[in-house]
Amino acid sequence: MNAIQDKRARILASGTAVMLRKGYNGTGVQEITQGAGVPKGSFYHYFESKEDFAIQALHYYYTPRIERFADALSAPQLSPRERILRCYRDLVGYFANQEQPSHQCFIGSLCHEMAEESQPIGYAASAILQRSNQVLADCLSEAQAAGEIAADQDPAALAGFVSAAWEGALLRMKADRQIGPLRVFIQQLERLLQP
Amino acid sequence: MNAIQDKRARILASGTAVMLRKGYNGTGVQEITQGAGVPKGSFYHYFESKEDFAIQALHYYYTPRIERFADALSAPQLSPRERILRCYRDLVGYFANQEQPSHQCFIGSLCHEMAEESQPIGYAASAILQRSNQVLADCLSEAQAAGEIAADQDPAALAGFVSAAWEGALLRMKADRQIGPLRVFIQQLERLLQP
DNA sequence: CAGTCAAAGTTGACCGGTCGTATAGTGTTC
DNA sequence: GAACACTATACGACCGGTCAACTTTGACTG
Repeated sequence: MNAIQDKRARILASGTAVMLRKGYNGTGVQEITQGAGVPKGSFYHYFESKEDFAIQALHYYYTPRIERFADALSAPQLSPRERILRCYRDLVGYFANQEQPSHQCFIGSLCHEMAEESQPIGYAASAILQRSNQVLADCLSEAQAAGEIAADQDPAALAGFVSAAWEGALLRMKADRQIGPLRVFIQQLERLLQP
Repeated sequence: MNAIQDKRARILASGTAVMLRKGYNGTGVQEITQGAGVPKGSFYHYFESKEDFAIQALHYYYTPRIERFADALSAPQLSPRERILRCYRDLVGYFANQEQPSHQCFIGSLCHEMAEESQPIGYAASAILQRSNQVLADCLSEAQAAGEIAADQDPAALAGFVSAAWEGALLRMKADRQIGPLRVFIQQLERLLQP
């Protein structure tokens, strides 16, 4: 049916939004279902537990994002290097247009809070990060083949470093409440992606 | 008196340790005082609230660490570049010696969870990050004067980028439960700190 | 078809526990 | 006996999770 998918999706959407702001432990099941406009009992019909919900939410949130990321990194009009830079510049632009720089990294906050306490959540997060990493690494590999970045760089390692630096920049933005750290990231990324 | 400082410190030590593992919202006041071996009622004698405690804990945890960081970065035997690299290599070594790579970044998890919800905590975290950044920036400045890194780099920006990348690497280590990301960080740091 | 009814889906009242916090009281010191 | 540092106890709110009872469904029946 459509209805059951709809309710499930509503719970996922509402819950993801709240957890994004308040973290895992700061978010109650009641608050999630209230925001979704469904009875509390339904939550445990669609999800085994709050932990299970978090894992589903991770996939719900990141699957389309990684897809878009992969698309943007395979656009053929630009060189691989330019595609990567444009991706991150667009992201920075998105945050720059918010009056209050917020709405930070879902996976980052979930990892910090739960990766240690809950192995299943840690696994799920790790898998998503790895997928995202792979997408970036592929593009870096292409850039390398095109002679746009140093030949002695390991694309996978470089991808991991760039992702980590981006995560860190987002965190810093959240603390400082300004996008300065993101601009610094772009500036250093341009430098990093050079022959 | 010594006793009051002692109890306060015990609460800070216990609470910091627990919050490091379980996050802010995942840690109860009861658990903190229990771990410190003091009655629960005492907590609110020494701290205004849980939020206030978190801010004090931030200072308690990072003041000595930043001091040690600054010391290590001003050791005169090594060149500035080598001092920075040694610092991070030592940190990686510390994590490598743990059987279970954990015990991650206190400020990182606190920021992710609370910087948005609680402005006071966000301010405190931001201030500490800035202090730590300044220490690194000073050393980078010195390295630049010695011709060890590119002359057109802005030391403060580079310091911010390096710290952010380190934060991100720690997060990634937590998710993956292995120190690979830290090794990648070192490798890229060596590359970054070049003329 | 209309009627039936067991299975499947859905839900709100409720559980034991823990949360952060307030405060009345204890014991101590001058 | 006033002023103080300290703490036992209690509070209402909310937590994640359970479950008996309700509603809906659809295959089967006569």
